[in-house]
Amino acid sequence: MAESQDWLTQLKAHGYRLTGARRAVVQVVASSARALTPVEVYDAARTAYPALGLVTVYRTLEKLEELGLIQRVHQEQGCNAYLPHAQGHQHLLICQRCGRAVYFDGDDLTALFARVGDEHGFVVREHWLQLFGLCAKCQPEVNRDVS
Amino acid sequence: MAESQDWLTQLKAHGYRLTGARRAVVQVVASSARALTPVEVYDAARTAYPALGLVTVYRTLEKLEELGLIQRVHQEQGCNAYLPHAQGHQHLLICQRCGRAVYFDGDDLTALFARVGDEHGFVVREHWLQLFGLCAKCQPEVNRDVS
DNA sequence: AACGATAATGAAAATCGTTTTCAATTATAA
DNA sequence: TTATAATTGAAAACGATTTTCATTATCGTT
Repeated sequence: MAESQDWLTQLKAHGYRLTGARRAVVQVVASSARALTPVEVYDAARTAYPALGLVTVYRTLEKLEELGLIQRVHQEQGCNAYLPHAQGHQHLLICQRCGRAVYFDGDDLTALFARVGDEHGFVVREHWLQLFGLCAKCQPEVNRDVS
Repeated sequence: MAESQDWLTQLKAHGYRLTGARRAVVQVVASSARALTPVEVYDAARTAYPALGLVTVYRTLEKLEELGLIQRVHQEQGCNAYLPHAQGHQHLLICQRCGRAVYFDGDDLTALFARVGDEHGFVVREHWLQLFGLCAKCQPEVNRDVS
Protein backbone atom coordinates (compact mmCIF):
# COMPACT_ATOMS: atom_id res chain seq x y z
CA MET A 1 0.00 0.00 0.00
CA ALA A 2 1.09 3.54 -0.83
CA GLU A 3 0.66 5.04 2.61
CA SER A 4 2.44 2.12 4.16
CA GLN A 5 5.47 2.74 1.93
CA ASP A 6 5.49 6.39 2.84
CA TRP A 7 5.54 5.61 6.55
CA LEU A 8 8.50 3.26 6.10
CA THR A 9 10.33 5.97 4.20
CA GLN A 10 9.66 8.42 7.01
CA LEU A 11 10.88 5.99 9.64
CA LYS A 12 14.08 5.45 7.67
CA ALA A 13 14.50 9.19 7.18
CA HIS A 14 14.46 9.63 10.94
CA GLY A 15 17.20 7.10 11.50
CA TYR A 16 15.01 4.14 12.41
CA ARG A 17 15.77 0.77 10.88
CA LEU A 18 13.31 -1.14 8.78
CA THR A 19 12.55 -4.54 10.24
CA GLY A 20 10.06 -7.27 9.56
CA ALA A 21 8.23 -6.46 12.75
CA ARG A 22 7.90 -2.80 11.85
CA ARG A 23 6.78 -3.52 8.32
CA ALA A 24 4.03 -5.75 9.64
CA VAL A 25 2.80 -3.20 12.19
CA VAL A 26 2.95 -0.33 9.72
CA GLN A 27 1.07 -2.30 7.10
CA VAL A 28 -1.76 -3.08 9.49
CA VAL A 29 -2.21 0.39 10.96
CA ALA A 30 -1.73 2.32 7.72
CA SER A 31 -4.46 0.39 5.96
CA SER A 32 -7.03 0.35 8.72
CA ALA A 33 -10.29 2.26 8.39
CA ARG A 34 -10.91 1.97 12.10
CA ALA A 35 -8.89 2.84 15.16
CA LEU A 36 -6.96 -0.16 16.48
CA THR A 37 -5.74 -0.95 19.98
CA PRO A 38 -2.24 -2.32 20.55
CA VAL A 39 -3.60 -5.84 20.98
CA GLU A 40 -5.69 -5.58 17.83
CA VAL A 41 -2.60 -4.49 15.91
CA TYR A 42 -0.68 -7.34 17.51
CA ASP A 43 -3.21 -9.95 16.44
CA ALA A 44 -3.57 -8.60 12.91
CA ALA A 45 0.14 -8.13 12.31
CA ARG A 46 1.09 -11.63 13.45
CA THR A 47 -0.59 -13.16 10.43
CA ALA A 48 2.14 -11.49 8.38
CA TYR A 49 4.91 -11.76 10.97
CA PRO A 50 4.21 -14.51 13.52
CA ALA A 51 7.29 -13.90 15.69
CA LEU A 52 6.08 -10.40 16.53
CA GLY A 53 5.99 -9.43 20.20
CA LEU A 54 3.41 -7.18 21.79
CA VAL A 55 6.16 -5.01 23.21
CA THR A 56 7.35 -4.21 19.71
CA VAL A 57 3.84 -3.13 18.77
CA TYR A 58 3.85 -0.64 21.64
CA ARG A 59 7.27 0.63 20.66
CA THR A 60 6.39 0.99 17.01
CA LEU A 61 3.13 2.81 17.73
CA GLU A 62 5.08 5.17 19.95
CA LYS A 63 7.41 6.05 17.10
CA LEU A 64 4.64 6.45 14.58
CA GLU A 65 2.86 8.83 16.91
CA GLU A 66 6.08 10.73 17.51
CA LEU A 67 6.42 11.24 13.75
CA GLY A 68 2.80 12.39 13.52
CA LEU A 69 1.82 9.49 11.29
CA ILE A 70 -0.83 8.15 13.63
CA GLN A 71 -3.08 9.67 16.24
CA ARG A 72 -4.62 8.39 19.43
CA VAL A 73 -8.40 8.22 19.37
CA HIS A 74 -10.51 8.71 22.49
CA GLN A 75 -13.78 6.85 22.74
CA GLU A 76 -16.29 5.74 25.33
CA GLN A 77 -14.82 2.22 25.30
CA GLY A 78 -11.28 3.41 25.75
CA CYS A 79 -8.61 5.88 24.79
CA ASN A 80 -5.83 3.69 23.46
CA ALA A 81 -6.64 3.08 19.85
CA TYR A 82 -4.73 4.53 16.93
CA LEU A 83 -5.67 5.80 13.51
CA PRO A 84 -3.63 7.15 10.58
CA HIS A 85 -3.29 10.87 11.17
CA ALA A 86 -5.16 13.34 8.99
CA GLN A 87 -3.37 15.92 6.94
CA GLY A 88 -4.21 19.46 8.02
CA HIS A 89 -6.79 20.39 10.59
CA GLN A 90 -9.37 17.66 10.62
CA HIS A 91 -11.86 16.10 12.99
CA LEU A 92 -13.29 12.65 13.38
CA LEU A 93 -16.62 11.14 12.53
CA ILE A 94 -16.84 7.63 13.98
CA CYS A 95 -19.38 4.88 13.40
CA GLN A 96 -20.68 3.55 16.70
CA ARG A 97 -21.39 0.14 15.19
CA CYS A 98 -18.43 -0.78 12.96
CA GLY A 99 -15.91 1.75 14.19
CA ARG A 100 -15.16 3.15 10.75
CA ALA A 101 -13.58 6.58 11.07
CA VAL A 102 -13.78 9.44 8.58
CA TYR A 103 -12.11 12.82 8.78
CA PHE A 104 -13.90 16.08 8.07
CA ASP A 105 -12.66 19.62 7.87
CA GLY A 106 -13.06 21.85 10.90
CA ASP A 107 -11.30 25.05 9.91
CA ASP A 108 -14.44 27.13 9.88
CA LEU A 109 -15.09 26.40 13.54
CA THR A 110 -11.99 28.09 14.88
CA ALA A 111 -13.52 31.57 14.88
CA LEU A 112 -16.64 30.34 16.64
CA PHE A 113 -14.59 28.65 19.33
CA ALA A 114 -12.47 31.75 19.88
CA ARG A 115 -15.67 33.69 20.48
CA VAL A 116 -16.92 31.15 23.00
CA GLY A 117 -13.60 31.45 24.81
CA ASP A 118 -13.86 35.24 24.86
CA GLU A 119 -17.18 35.09 26.65
CA HIS A 120 -15.48 33.30 29.52
CA GLY A 121 -12.23 35.22 29.54
CA PHE A 122 -10.32 32.36 27.92
CA VAL A 123 -7.84 32.43 25.08
CA VAL A 124 -8.62 29.25 23.18
CA ARG A 125 -5.56 27.48 21.82
CA GLU A 126 -6.82 24.03 20.89
CA HIS A 127 -10.05 22.18 20.41
CA TRP A 128 -11.22 18.64 20.35
CA LEU A 129 -14.20 17.65 18.29
CA GLN A 130 -15.52 14.21 17.47
CA LEU A 131 -18.86 13.15 16.07
CA PHE A 132 -20.35 9.71 16.71
CA GLY A 133 -23.11 8.08 14.73
CA LEU A 134 -23.89 5.42 12.17
CA CYS A 135 -22.25 5.11 8.77
CA ALA A 136 -24.24 4.40 5.61
CA LYS A 137 -23.58 0.66 5.81
CA CYS A 138 -24.56 0.32 9.44
CA GLN A 139 -27.76 2.39 9.46
CA PRO A 140 -29.92 -0.45 8.13
CA GLU A 141 -28.07 -3.08 10.15
CA VAL A 142 -28.50 -1.48 13.52
CA ASN A 143 -32.24 -2.17 13.61
CA ARG A 144 -31.82 -5.92 13.63
CA ASP A 145 -29.07 -5.91 16.26
CA VAL A 146 -29.81 -6.99 19.77
CA SER A 147 -29.31 -3.94 21.89
CA MET B 1 -21.72 23.63 50.33
CA ALA B 2 -25.09 23.54 48.61
CA GLU B 3 -24.19 21.20 45.77
CA SER B 4 -22.52 18.83 48.17
CA GLN B 5 -25.74 18.60 50.21
CA ASP B 6 -27.75 17.94 47.09
CA TRP B 7 -25.50 15.05 46.09
CA LEU B 8 -25.85 13.46 49.52
CA THR B 9 -29.61 13.77 49.27
CA GLN B 10 -29.53 12.09 45.88
CA LEU B 11 -27.36 9.26 47.15
CA LYS B 12 -29.77 8.70 50.01
CA ALA B 13 -32.75 8.86 47.66
CA HIS B 14 -31.24 6.02 45.65
CA GLY B 15 -30.86 3.79 48.67
CA TYR B 16 -27.21 4.46 49.39
CA ARG B 17 -26.10 5.08 52.94
CA LEU B 18 -24.42 8.26 54.05
CA THR B 19 -21.04 7.57 55.59
CA GLY B 20 -18.10 9.67 56.65
CA ALA B 21 -16.05 8.41 53.72
CA ARG B 22 -18.75 9.37 51.25
CA ARG B 23 -19.30 12.77 52.73
CA ALA B 24 -15.60 13.53 52.44
CA VAL B 25 -15.37 12.40 48.81
CA VAL B 26 -18.56 14.23 47.82
CA GLN B 27 -17.41 17.41 49.51
CA VAL B 28 -14.11 17.42 47.61
CA VAL B 29 -15.48 16.62 44.17
CA ALA B 30 -18.57 18.80 44.38
CA SER B 31 -16.57 21.88 45.22
CA SER B 32 -13.75 21.44 42.74
CA ALA B 33 -13.32 23.82 39.83
CA ARG B 34 -10.98 21.40 38.11
CA ALA B 35 -11.26 17.76 37.14
CA LEU B 36 -9.75 15.47 39.78
CA THR B 37 -8.27 12.01 39.43
CA PRO B 38 -9.10 9.28 41.96
CA VAL B 39 -5.77 9.79 43.71
CA GLU B 40 -6.24 13.55 43.85
CA VAL B 41 -9.65 13.03 45.43
CA TYR B 42 -8.09 10.53 47.82
CA ASP B 43 -5.40 12.95 48.97
CA ALA B 44 -7.76 15.89 49.30
CA ALA B 45 -10.49 13.96 51.09
CA ARG B 46 -8.18 12.42 53.66
CA THR B 47 -7.62 15.80 55.31
CA ALA B 48 -11.28 15.64 56.31
CA TYR B 49 -11.45 11.87 56.79
CA PRO B 50 -8.01 10.32 57.37
CA ALA B 51 -9.17 6.70 57.51
CA LEU B 52 -10.41 6.89 53.92
CA GLY B 53 -9.27 4.15 51.55
CA LEU B 54 -8.53 4.63 47.88
CA VAL B 55 -10.91 1.81 47.04
CA THR B 56 -13.77 3.73 48.57
CA VAL B 57 -12.91 6.71 46.41
CA TYR B 58 -13.22 4.56 43.30
CA ARG B 59 -16.50 3.11 44.49
CA THR B 60 -17.96 6.47 45.38
CA LEU B 61 -16.95 8.05 42.08
CA GLU B 62 -18.57 5.12 40.32
CA LYS B 63 -21.86 5.79 42.10
CA LEU B 64 -21.74 9.52 41.51
CA GLU B 65 -21.17 8.93 37.80
CA GLU B 66 -24.02 6.41 37.76
CA LEU B 67 -26.34 9.06 39.18
CA GLY B 68 -25.14 11.58 36.60
CA LEU B 69 -23.70 13.89 39.25
CA ILE B 70 -20.17 13.79 37.90
CA GLN B 71 -18.65 13.28 34.49
CA ARG B 72 -15.38 11.81 33.27
CA VAL B 73 -13.11 14.29 31.53
CA HIS B 74 -10.70 13.30 28.76
CA GLN B 75 -7.47 15.23 28.42
CA GLU B 76 -4.04 14.89 26.89
CA GLN B 77 -2.58 13.89 30.26
CA GLY B 78 -5.19 11.27 30.95
CA CYS B 79 -8.82 10.27 30.82
CA ASN B 80 -9.64 9.47 34.40
CA ALA B 81 -10.50 12.74 36.02
CA TYR B 82 -13.95 13.74 37.21
CA LEU B 83 -15.88 16.98 37.28
CA PRO B 84 -19.35 17.91 38.57
CA HIS B 85 -21.74 17.28 35.70
CA ALA B 86 -23.33 20.18 33.85
CA GLN B 87 -27.07 20.57 33.68
CA GLY B 88 -28.35 20.33 30.11
CA HIS B 89 -26.25 20.02 27.01
CA GLN B 90 -22.95 21.66 27.76
CA HIS B 91 -19.34 21.46 26.65
CA LEU B 92 -16.06 22.08 28.39
CA LEU B 93 -13.56 24.88 28.23
CA ILE B 94 -10.43 23.89 30.14
CA CYS B 95 -7.43 25.96 31.18
CA GLN B 96 -4.20 24.30 30.09
CA ARG B 97 -2.29 25.84 32.95
CA CYS B 98 -4.44 25.59 36.08
CA GLY B 99 -6.97 23.05 34.90
CA ARG B 100 -10.00 25.19 35.71
CA ALA B 101 -13.01 23.97 33.79
CA VAL B 102 -15.99 26.01 32.64
CA TYR B 103 -19.08 24.81 30.83
CA PHE B 104 -20.57 26.51 27.81
CA ASP B 105 -23.72 25.89 25.86
CA GLY B 106 -23.49 23.83 22.67
CA ASP B 107 -27.08 23.46 21.57
CA ASP B 108 -26.68 25.56 18.47
CA LEU B 109 -24.03 23.21 17.09
CA THR B 110 -26.24 20.17 16.74
CA ALA B 111 -27.64 21.20 13.36
CA LEU B 112 -24.19 21.95 12.00
CA PHE B 113 -22.92 18.55 13.09
CA ALA B 114 -25.89 16.76 11.54
CA ARG B 115 -25.02 18.44 8.24
CA VAL B 116 -21.39 17.35 8.46
CA GLY B 117 -22.58 13.81 9.02
CA ASP B 118 -24.90 13.99 6.03
CA GLU B 119 -22.01 14.84 3.75
CA HIS B 120 -20.39 11.55 4.67
CA GLY B 121 -23.50 9.39 4.79
CA PHE B 122 -23.52 9.32 8.58
CA VAL B 123 -26.40 9.81 10.98
CA VAL B 124 -24.83 11.72 13.85
CA ARG B 125 -26.09 10.68 17.27
CA GLU B 126 -23.56 12.20 19.67
CA HIS B 127 -20.74 14.68 19.71
CA TRP B 128 -17.79 15.47 21.84
CA LEU B 129 -16.43 18.97 22.02
CA GLN B 130 -13.84 20.45 24.30
CA LEU B 131 -11.89 23.68 24.07
CA PHE B 132 -8.48 24.14 25.63
CA GLY B 133 -6.76 27.42 26.36
CA LEU B 134 -5.80 29.83 29.09
CA CYS B 135 -8.17 31.34 31.61
CA ALA B 136 -8.07 35.01 32.55
CA LYS B 137 -5.89 34.38 35.60
CA CYS B 138 -3.34 32.29 33.77
CA GLN B 139 -2.87 34.38 30.64
CA PRO B 140 -0.40 36.77 32.28
CA GLU B 141 1.25 33.98 34.25
CA VAL B 142 2.07 31.73 31.36
CA ASN B 143 4.74 34.08 30.04
CA ARG B 144 6.98 33.73 33.07
CA ASP B 145 6.63 29.95 33.20
CA VAL B 146 9.47 27.75 32.15
CA SER B 147 8.24 25.85 29.13
C1' DA C 1 30.34 -10.03 0.22
C1' DA C 2 31.84 -9.71 5.06
C1' DC C 3 32.31 -6.97 9.17
C1' DG C 4 31.12 -4.27 13.27
C1' DA C 5 28.69 -0.95 15.73
C1' DT C 6 24.53 -0.44 17.56
C1' DA C 7 19.48 -0.34 17.01
C1' DA C 8 15.79 -3.46 17.56
C1' DT C 9 13.84 -7.62 19.22
C1' DG C 10 11.05 -10.83 22.29
C1' DA C 11 10.63 -12.99 26.91
C1' DA C 12 10.29 -12.22 31.48
C1' DA C 13 9.96 -9.25 35.27
C1' DA C 14 8.49 -4.96 37.11
C1' DT C 15 5.19 -1.40 37.50
C1' DC C 16 1.01 1.24 37.53
C1' DG C 17 -3.85 2.03 37.95
C1' DT C 18 -7.96 -0.32 38.92
C1' DT C 19 -10.93 -4.19 40.59
C1' DT C 20 -12.07 -8.08 43.45
C1' DT C 21 -12.20 -10.63 47.71
C1' DC C 22 -13.11 -10.83 52.42
C1' DA C 23 -13.65 -10.26 57.25
C1' DA C 24 -14.78 -6.43 60.22
C1' DT C 25 -17.45 -2.27 60.86
C1' DT C 26 -21.37 0.83 60.68
C1' DA C 27 -25.79 3.08 58.93
C1' DT C 28 -30.37 2.57 59.07
C1' DA C 29 -35.12 0.72 59.46
C1' DA C 30 -37.73 -1.76 62.69
C1' DT D 1 -31.63 -1.16 71.12
C1' DT D 2 -31.28 -4.58 67.83
C1' DA D 3 -30.87 -6.99 63.41
C1' DT D 4 -29.83 -6.77 58.80
C1' DA D 5 -27.49 -5.65 55.08
C1' DA D 6 -24.61 -2.08 52.97
C1' DT D 7 -20.07 -0.20 53.39
C1' DT D 8 -15.51 -0.19 54.69
C1' DG D 9 -10.20 -0.72 54.22
C1' DA D 10 -6.40 -4.04 53.58
C1' DA D 11 -4.57 -7.30 50.87
C1' DA D 12 -4.59 -9.90 46.84
C1' DA D 13 -5.63 -10.20 42.04
C1' DC D 14 -5.81 -8.29 37.72
C1' DG D 15 -4.92 -6.21 33.04
C1' DA D 16 -2.47 -2.98 30.46
C1' DT D 17 1.82 -0.88 29.78
C1' DT D 18 6.87 -0.27 30.63
C1' DT D 19 11.44 -1.71 31.79
C1' DT D 20 15.29 -4.85 31.80
C1' DC D 21 18.31 -7.70 29.47
C1' DA D 22 20.62 -10.99 26.65
C1' DT D 23 20.19 -12.14 21.77
C1' DT D 24 19.45 -11.01 16.98
C1' DA D 25 19.42 -8.35 12.80
C1' DT D 26 19.97 -3.95 10.12
C1' DC D 27 22.81 -1.17 7.54
C1' DG D 28 26.84 1.87 6.78
C1' DT D 29 31.55 0.85 6.06
C1' DT D 30 34.96 -1.86 4.37
